[in-house]
Amino acid sequence: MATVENLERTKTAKTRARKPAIAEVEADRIIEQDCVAAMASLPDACIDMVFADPPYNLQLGGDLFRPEGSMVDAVDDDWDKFDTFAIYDKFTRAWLKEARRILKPNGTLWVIGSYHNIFRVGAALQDEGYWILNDIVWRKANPMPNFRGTRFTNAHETMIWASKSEKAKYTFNYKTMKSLNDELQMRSDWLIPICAGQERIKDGGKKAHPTQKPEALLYRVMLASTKPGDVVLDPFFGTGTTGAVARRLGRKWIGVEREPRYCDVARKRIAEALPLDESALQTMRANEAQPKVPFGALIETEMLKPGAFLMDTKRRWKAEVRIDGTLVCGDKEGSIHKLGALLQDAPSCNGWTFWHFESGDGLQPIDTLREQYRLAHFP
Amino acid sequence: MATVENLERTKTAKTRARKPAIAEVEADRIIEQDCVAAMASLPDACIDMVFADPPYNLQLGGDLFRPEGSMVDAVDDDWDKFDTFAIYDKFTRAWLKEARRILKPNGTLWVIGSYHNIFRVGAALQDEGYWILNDIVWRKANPMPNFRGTRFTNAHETMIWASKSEKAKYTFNYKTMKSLNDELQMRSDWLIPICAGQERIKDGGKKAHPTQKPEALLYRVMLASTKPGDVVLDPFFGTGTTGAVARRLGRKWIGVEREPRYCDVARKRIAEALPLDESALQTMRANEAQPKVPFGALIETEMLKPGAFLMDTKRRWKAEVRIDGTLVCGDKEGSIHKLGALLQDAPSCNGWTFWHFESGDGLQPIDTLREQYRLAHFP
DNA sequence: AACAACGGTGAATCTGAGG
DNA sequence: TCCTCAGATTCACCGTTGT
Repeated sequence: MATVENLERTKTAKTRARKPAIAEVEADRIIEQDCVAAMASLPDACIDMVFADPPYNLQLGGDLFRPEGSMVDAVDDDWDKFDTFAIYDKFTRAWLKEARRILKPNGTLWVIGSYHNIFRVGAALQDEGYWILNDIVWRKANPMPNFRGTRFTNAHETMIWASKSEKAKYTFNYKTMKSLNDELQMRSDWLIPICAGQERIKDGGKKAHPTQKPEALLYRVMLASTKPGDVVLDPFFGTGTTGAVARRLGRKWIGVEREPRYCDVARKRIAEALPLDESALQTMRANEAQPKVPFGALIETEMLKPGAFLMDTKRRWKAEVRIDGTLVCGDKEGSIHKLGALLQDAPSCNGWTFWHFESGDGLQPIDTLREQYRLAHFP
Repeated sequence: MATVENLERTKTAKTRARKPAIAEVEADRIIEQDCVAAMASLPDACIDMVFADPPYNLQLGGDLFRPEGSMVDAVDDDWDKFDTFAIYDKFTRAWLKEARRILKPNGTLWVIGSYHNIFRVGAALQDEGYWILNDIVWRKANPMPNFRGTRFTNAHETMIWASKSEKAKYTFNYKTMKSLNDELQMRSDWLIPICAGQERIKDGGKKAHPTQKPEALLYRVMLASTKPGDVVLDPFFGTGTTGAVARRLGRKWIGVEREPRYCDVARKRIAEALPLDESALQTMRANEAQPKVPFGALIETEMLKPGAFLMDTKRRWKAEVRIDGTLVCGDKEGSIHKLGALLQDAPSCNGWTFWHFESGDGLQPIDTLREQYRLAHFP
């Protein structure tokens, strides 16, 4: 079926075969302008990688207070407000289209978002002709809890990594990623702390930008998908995390940012960005701590069945396992640790070694099940 | 006797009588039909939760995506990915629309997918009026490696959890989830092993279904978002994981599946899944609503005497108890909650945990008195 | 100097019953 | 529909202050 799009693609490919339409562009600068207009001012095919952190279109209700009474400092900036999904979609398609035009044929795009916007962005970029390579989950080591106990703690954000088209020969530094991950393939879920402490840029004592991303995240993104000397463009530059990391890693950068006060902060920050030292790279190794196995996981996987009975070594107490991972013994109930402490009238108790299950060889501590779980699932 | 429970039941019944929008439906059965047609045969508002694992492999059988009988030719060279997306979207909107119709007003929907389809599904469900509650990342403990080393190891899938509308009062068993996760809030990233070994259903030595989901995943989904006796519908039933887990957890189920050979496997499997005992199905008492005790009841029963003094933990404030159950501190007065908020200059305050009384063992929160009152009066 | 205790905070679509 | 009020609700990390 020879659609207009097909014809266009064929023609573009042929043109490129004759002369690679890759343009040079002035880099290491901030364009203080609206993101679509700024990208429109750049030539075709001049960018190696785009990293975009667009507005999430959060739709927050009233104020939210923590249990102890303090108020949560929410994102209420005007730049995050859109009246309808249709308007947000239009905005999204506009910047994705421009970004695709200025990307080199083998360039790639990264977008980060939350459930509020990422599905719309993902669908839009597929529609625009991008080819998704991976979706990456940024697991936050220290997310904000859900204070009202109404949902699951929102503990991650999603990034989409896409090439300009299906057949593109994009850059992926496989070995670099593998060595960064203790010689195991880098997975699609990354555990990285949120941006806080010294790294968080302050302006008059308050955070300079409500959604500053951690540099570790950009390090991994750039190390994975660009080469030294590549030009990285960030159409929602904010306080310039992308620029700072690009400079450290020897990549060129272009930032697009509308707000003058963010631009000022970014310029100062990037000027201060020191060349990369090895120790910084070491600390961002992807080594994760020994994975924690909650007692509930043994029940979900049926290593222990709800209704089973657990005992202490001397069979003094006998407790029944319930579906939610709590134990019940007479009129007392609680987690494996809590109930163990309660029954012994002790201040605390390690339930993993206190509770045992009946096996062919007599009583065995449930810790052996945790060990089995780890062996089976974390080779 | 008009207990709190009785009153509650009466009121619910009244509400239902006025708004009879909730229908009964025959459950614990497989409907051997196309998913949209099967759902169309069910009445409005009869389902408490939908779990859907829709197909996304666009290369296998283009005839999978025939929303309303519109014929689609098999995949061939003329196939264009824009057409493919359009057809997939149409299919997605069709089943999402039917699912929303048969969901009860406070029902919820779960969809699982990968980057191939989840963005389209997410955008479509937002467009259909669903309200996203969380996106949940299923982190695979043992994913398949990326053999060619061209991308990140695809180590997760994404689930979207959505209510029927923004204002819906959906079910979320917060305490159960917290228990299951060693007394920490359950996060949006779940580490669960893929379905393998004994659990993986074989048919003639080969796996019976290409995308069989682990029971542990469904276990957590159902435990989090349904109550015992709820009706769960799975429009892409496959080998019936949803049915097996529903039966085990005391939920009713309806499976929709077109392929007779999957239906046979599912029926056999579900028949073998034994329902858990009532005692094992219990969760922590904290999950249940406790009978309300007005502060004045403690004074009436002389558990606290008028004229007694209450303090916060740090003894910063000292308030006197009056006969009507109000407190007074200097020129400020009010209920235990109101005065606590007033003194702290906070928007709200839980007086039961804020105020303490002097006892032999130091300060104790008045909540312990409420606990005693409940034990004495609500056996 | 070392460690404990305490306070602040992060992209959040964050209550429910009753009048 | 809006208002009021009872009362349920938080994890990890960082920096500062106190012992």
